Amino acid sequence: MIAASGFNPVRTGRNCRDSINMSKSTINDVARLAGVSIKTVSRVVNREAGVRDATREKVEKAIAELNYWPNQSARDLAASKAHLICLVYDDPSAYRLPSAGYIIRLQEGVLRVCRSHGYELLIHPCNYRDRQVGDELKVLIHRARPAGVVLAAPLSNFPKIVKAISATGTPFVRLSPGQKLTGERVVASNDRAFAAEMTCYLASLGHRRIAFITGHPKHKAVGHRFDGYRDGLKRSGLEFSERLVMAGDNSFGSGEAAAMTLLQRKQRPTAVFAANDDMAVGVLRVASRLGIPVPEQLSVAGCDDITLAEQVHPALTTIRQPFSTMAERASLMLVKGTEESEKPNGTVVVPGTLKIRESTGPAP
Amino acid sequence: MIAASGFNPVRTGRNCRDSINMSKSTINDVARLAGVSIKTVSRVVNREAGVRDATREKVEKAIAELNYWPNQSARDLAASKAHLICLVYDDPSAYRLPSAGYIIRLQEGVLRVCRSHGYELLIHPCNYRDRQVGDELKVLIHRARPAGVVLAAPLSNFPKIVKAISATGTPFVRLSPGQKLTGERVVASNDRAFAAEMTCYLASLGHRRIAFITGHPKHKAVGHRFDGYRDGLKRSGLEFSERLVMAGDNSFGSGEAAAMTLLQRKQRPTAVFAANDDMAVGVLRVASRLGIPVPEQLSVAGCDDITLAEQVHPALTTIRQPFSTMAERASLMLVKGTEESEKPNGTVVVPGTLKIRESTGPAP
DNA sequence: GTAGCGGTTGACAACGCTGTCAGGTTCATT
DNA sequence: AATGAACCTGACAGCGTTGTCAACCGCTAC
Repeated sequence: MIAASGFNPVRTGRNCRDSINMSKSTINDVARLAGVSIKTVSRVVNREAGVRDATREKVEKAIAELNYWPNQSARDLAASKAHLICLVYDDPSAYRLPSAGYIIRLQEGVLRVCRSHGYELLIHPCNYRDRQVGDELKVLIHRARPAGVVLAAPLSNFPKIVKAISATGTPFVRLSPGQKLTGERVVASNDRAFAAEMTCYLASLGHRRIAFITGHPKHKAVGHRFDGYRDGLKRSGLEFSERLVMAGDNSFGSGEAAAMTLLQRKQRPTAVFAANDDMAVGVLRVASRLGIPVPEQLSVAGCDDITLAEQVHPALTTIRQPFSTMAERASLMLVKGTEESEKPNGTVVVPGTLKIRESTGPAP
Repeated sequence: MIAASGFNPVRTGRNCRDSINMSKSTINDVARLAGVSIKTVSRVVNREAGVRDATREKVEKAIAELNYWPNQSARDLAASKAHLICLVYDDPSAYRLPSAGYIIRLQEGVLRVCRSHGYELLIHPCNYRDRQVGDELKVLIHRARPAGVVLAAPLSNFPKIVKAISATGTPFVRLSPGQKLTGERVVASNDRAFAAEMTCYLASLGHRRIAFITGHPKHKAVGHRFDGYRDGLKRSGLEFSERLVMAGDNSFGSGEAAAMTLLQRKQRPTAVFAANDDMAVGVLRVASRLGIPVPEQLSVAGCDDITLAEQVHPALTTIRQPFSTMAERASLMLVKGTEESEKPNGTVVVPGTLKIRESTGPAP
């Protein structure tokens, strides 16, 4: 298939005509009206090269006149692959976590690519704690035959899930996986680097006792942030101390719990950096409850820039994760990978950006 | 098509066997292995009646052995309709509104139906301010040929959008439309009723000056809540006063603005009921800034039960909108409508439920 | 013994498109 | 004027299902 990077079936420039004419005309009708063969219409529709301008115009006119749109099922059948990208992520309704924003951003990213390349997006939330999840994904892929699969974190870290998808032979890209495998496509953000950056930022404000709340142990990418925290400490000439590290599990509640412990010490930290925003907001909540003014007496920073981060008071300093861009890049690899020559493996890193808001300030 | 209400292609009870065997076997292979005709395999796969048990078992065994899954494109082509439900909603990235939770819930609802009926979900956020949106939807429908379209609010209120979908002839269901048209399918929640209920609840706490912040004028369903507010006032024997009504636009910011005005009056209201949660949270924020304790000096209530409602401090009293259930019911109408005899129009009402949390209390 | 009738099965033609390949045109080159 | 080469175009065979319809089987009813 030649398929120029263009995508959508050609339509003459003018807007869709009144399509009261919903007569689902076929390529045959167009061919007849234009006085050419089916194949030629197909060529025009797919923007294949090698059609004389005059012919193309005739065909385009006929297409517009009949309000023709190719039948996707037939196309996919003939080309033996569906114009579909499948986005697989952790089911938000399984937890009660506010991961909605994360998912929406992922979807946005994939959708951008879909729109520009004539693909459709199939979404598939699933629950990794479900025993059957591997089979479920295989079935999905067998049924839908998508051009590729984008596997979002934290699912991208579960071997059984990766294996299941891999077994189908369908191209896939992992997002923010904890560890990389060889010969595999990955899009990640630089968690370690930006966590270090945040730590340095806090240190530069004069903080000396910077606590860290770790993420869910299964979520590897979040784990890298801990490494980044240590990097940042070292780079700022600060001592690492176990006492300043609390274990969290990415949830709001675990952030609260950690803060309860940290903030009630006689010598409490002057800054708390949480591995994600949910926990950071938990810290904020506890601080408010304990009457500790933020940022005057305590600086709080998170990671991810969830919607809530902006709405909470004081607005949370955090790191904006480029989720949507990551998903976009991943989808692009998939789309290109099938249209052009199969690309080899590759890792794309999309950088996150510091969002400094109100919850951080000079050390007291 | 006979198609029992069952859906997924039959698989023998046991789990998928090791499917290293990803050989994309076709119905032909199965037929050969089982020693029957293609058509018989098709019957078994589709759970059609009239296959002898012994034959069915032979076929199921062959299916399991070859790890066969029907090709969706081929199916859709032959049956001339795709097993797809299309969910169309307002693009959250177009605004900067935190509508992610809303969308995720809608998706959840549709997905439940998809899963149980062998459909897939196609999502299509779009921007109603875009001139081309009608054509865009027509193209989508022409291309994907979904079994039906679920049109979410606030999009369900725009005539040009409804018309465009209607013109394609594809069955569709509107969610929470502002006004109903005849001969049309609708799923709505009882906005007016529950807004009245909330108002009565506040009145029952002793509040006499209950303010209301209206929603975006274009969002009709939210408009009904204003009517409900007046109903509630009347039912509680309270006088309606223009002075207690502020115009909002569904955004956090507009909630803040309204609160700034309301709460700085010498005789401020003792309760504020906002037409949605975003605005209610805005009120909470302003109250905190002005040092007005909630709920001791001021009760605040919202509508929708967005994720944030639970996380904010104090947790927001609100009304849980049954978005996910609404989407589910809508999808069900679509799926049934195409599988069974075309159902006539109908309106389904799914009730919302009061969620009383910390932000409301007895009048001071 | 035979017509008739459910119950069961298979042959075959779509479904609407793409890929392959051969055939036809056009045009510059010898 | 003949020879290619480059360019266009169309015939045709799938792609893997489902729908239609005819055929067959075994049995009951006459």
